[in-house]
Amino acid sequence: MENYSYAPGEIEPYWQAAWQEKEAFKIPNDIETLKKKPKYYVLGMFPYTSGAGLHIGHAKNYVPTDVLANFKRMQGYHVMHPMGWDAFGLPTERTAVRENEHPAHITKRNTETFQQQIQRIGFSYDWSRKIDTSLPDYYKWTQWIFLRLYEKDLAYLADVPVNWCPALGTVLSNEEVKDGKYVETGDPVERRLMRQWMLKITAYAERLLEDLELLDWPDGLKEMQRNWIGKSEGAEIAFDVKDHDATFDVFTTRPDTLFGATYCVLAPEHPLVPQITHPEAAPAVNAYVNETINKSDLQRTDLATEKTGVFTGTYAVNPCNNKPIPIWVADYVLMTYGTGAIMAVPGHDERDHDFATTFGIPIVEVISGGEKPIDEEAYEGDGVCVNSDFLNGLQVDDAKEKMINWLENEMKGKRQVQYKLRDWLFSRQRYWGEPFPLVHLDDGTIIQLPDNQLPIELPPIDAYKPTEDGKPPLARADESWLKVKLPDGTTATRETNIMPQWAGSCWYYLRFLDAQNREAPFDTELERYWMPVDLYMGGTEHAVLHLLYARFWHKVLYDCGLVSTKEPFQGLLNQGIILAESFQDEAGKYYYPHEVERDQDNANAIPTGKTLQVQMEKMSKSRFNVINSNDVIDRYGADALRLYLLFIGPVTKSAPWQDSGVEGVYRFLQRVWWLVVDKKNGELNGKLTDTAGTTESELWRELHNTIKQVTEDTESVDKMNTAISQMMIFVNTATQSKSLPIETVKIFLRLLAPYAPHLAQELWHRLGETGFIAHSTWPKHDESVLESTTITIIAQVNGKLRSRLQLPADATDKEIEETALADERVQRFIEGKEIRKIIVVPNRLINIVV
RNA sequence: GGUCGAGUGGUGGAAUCGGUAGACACAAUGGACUUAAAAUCCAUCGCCCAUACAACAGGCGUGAGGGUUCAAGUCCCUCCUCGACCA
Repeated sequence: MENYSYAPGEIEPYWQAAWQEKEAFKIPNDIETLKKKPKYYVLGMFPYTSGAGLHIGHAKNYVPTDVLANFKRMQGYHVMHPMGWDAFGLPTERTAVRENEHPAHITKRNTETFQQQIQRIGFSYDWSRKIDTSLPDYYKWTQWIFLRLYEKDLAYLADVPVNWCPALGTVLSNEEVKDGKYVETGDPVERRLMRQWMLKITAYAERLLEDLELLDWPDGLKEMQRNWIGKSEGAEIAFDVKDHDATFDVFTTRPDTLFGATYCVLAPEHPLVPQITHPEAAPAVNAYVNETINKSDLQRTDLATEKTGVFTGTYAVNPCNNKPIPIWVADYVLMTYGTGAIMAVPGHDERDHDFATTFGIPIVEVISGGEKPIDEEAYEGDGVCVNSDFLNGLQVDDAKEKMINWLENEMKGKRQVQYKLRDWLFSRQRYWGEPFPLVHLDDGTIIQLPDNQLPIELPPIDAYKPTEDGKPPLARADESWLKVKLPDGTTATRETNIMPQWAGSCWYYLRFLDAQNREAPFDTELERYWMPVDLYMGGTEHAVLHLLYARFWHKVLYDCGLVSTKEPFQGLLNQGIILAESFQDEAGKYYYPHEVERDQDNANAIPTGKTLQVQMEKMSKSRFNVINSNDVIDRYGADALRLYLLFIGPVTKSAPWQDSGVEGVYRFLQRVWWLVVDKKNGELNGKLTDTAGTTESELWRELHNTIKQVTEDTESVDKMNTAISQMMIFVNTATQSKSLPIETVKIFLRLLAPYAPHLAQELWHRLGETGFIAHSTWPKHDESVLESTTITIIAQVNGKLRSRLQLPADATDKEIEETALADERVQRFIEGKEIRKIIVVPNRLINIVV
């Protein structure tokens, strides 16, 4: 017997080919055409195209954005919904070294795999806008934008302590280093002073902070950005050094505690240290400085570690009372934060208290209110000033103001705002990234190359590692690349650092708007039409850095008059991550599921019988628990994969992958199929009728209820899981219905189309429609259909549910009351008792208090 | 250590302007269909009462304890656990 079941393996490739052939999702680039409709820009963070290919976690990001894109398109918007590849980066370079191939080949192979996998999921991307950040067509404009930053003095060279990884021969950013090791390979990392390109993101700190107000982002995420920027307000205070002609500034958020400052600390790198150290203390100080220089900031400032330091033998003068206080050198003060020097108030700062206790420095209470004696514990809270001369009796906030005013009058200090945000270390000693469009003259002058010489393409080199004398890989390039003849005849040498991986992703959302433009990074009119991005979706791992860097570049472009919005991403959501079971033995080694034997309570490794720990963890290649999207599609089809990734829970929540859950949505799709297709002959289901949808009034009402809920839930993005629940309820009702008006089914298919585009399209076609369902309009519900003539009122006695009452919808409070009191079940509980109060909630319930 | 978020059946999760807790699924169990299996369909599915069975009625129940309220998963306080970020 023929089998006419739902066969995603046949219909999905068919319609994907049809969409591609007819360019169903091509977005017009003509501004006049665009202006006829409103716009919606929905963007999923583009993937870094590693060799591992696409896994379910990526899909969890891209499915909701695609559903939203389909939904908005049906609602009559021009929808910008593009995809591309973040293709420069170290992992590709390492693969290239390992396989002895050019990184461009590895990149091409990886991006082709990604595209093939993504296309199988049936997303409605406009592929003509595809971006690859490692192609000269694209990075030409990354270089071009860098020159705009350079022209605005936002790029500069500096000798900075960097994380140098000897094994990789490169500098790493702070976030790539944890516990002195490179997070991806575990290679040790050391501190080293190097000449590096920096971007002056600190110049934008205040705007990056303030403009968060303009954004519809989750509060938690805004808070993370605020913390990262780390604004603090206080004072900069000048301390004279006793018996030296020297002064140093400290930054403090607590000028109110100046009278309690009993010592000062200079960071080991502070330039004043060698100058002011007393000759007798010099050997100890030198030894200490040399010892701390290799520690990371985290090691130095960790509260848990014991404080270390040495006395310089020299004193500073406390400006408010002219008392001499000792100057120490200690590594818990960082040169990179504030001025590299602090005034220490052990009475009211925990770290200073630890330090003072360790070294026997006096502790003075200047704010009262602490629970324990000041010798035992620092008091950092609010209170009243004591032992503080002209501040005595003032509250902390008033005392701060008064002290700052006093310092300013006495010319001993000033009001100051400080940010934790550091300038952005913007160069890497690698190969696979954007070359800088800059050249160096022999005398050290740096010259920017003119725009018309862009792109500066990557030269071929013999090995992707630094030169023997420690120069970046690009220094291996041939003289013909390395040396540049300037118009005036002089020869210059190219910059051999490259830009970090973040660079390309700082502006890709703009290139999508006009990806083929050869004259400019993008057309300004198109930019004005499309920007800002209405919804940007990606993982929390990018909550701080990528978003901060991209916002920074965007603001620079705004200042250059190149973009029209202050902020790039108006709306933003972080999708939850997909978890999966992973198996680990005591040594920490991971096992693939097929290497594991399981019963209810235990898991054992098949070859050795070792007991394994079973845990739910983020899906990742290194944990051996990745599920490949292609495998799921082979078994259940793309529509089931899409639906399951949404049905698993709210979009923003993390959830564990369960194969059986996919079966559930697959069964649902099968039931949808049987609504239209006859099981016996594959023709149209005999229950389908040409009658008006209203003939099946119960079904018609459920349909309108479904339209309403699916519309609301889809709009919210986060609640797409309950949109699917409601569609399941509708299909259950429709399956049981004796007849099925075609009108009703078609309306339902339009609701389903953004979620399961292939199935919806196939059934749409079978019902005689010739166009794409993706191009049809989104249904609207009729509120009057939902209005019911009877309602169910809950009857409670003392807040406990006792009965359900069927009443006309227009029943008055009095009628409800009478019905409830007459109800047999209610009576059982009020019999013989005094009724003290009756509460009626319209359309919902009645509560009788006895 | 700090800040923020979250704890609901065997599982994923529904329900928060305070008003029917457990929608929709998964798993499980029983049944129908089948030579058999798969698929499909039907039924049951928080705990107690309930160790003859079933139904009805009833009691309890949203991490723990307390509070506000006619009414608390939802609001307030204390605590516990987990997660994210920061240090």
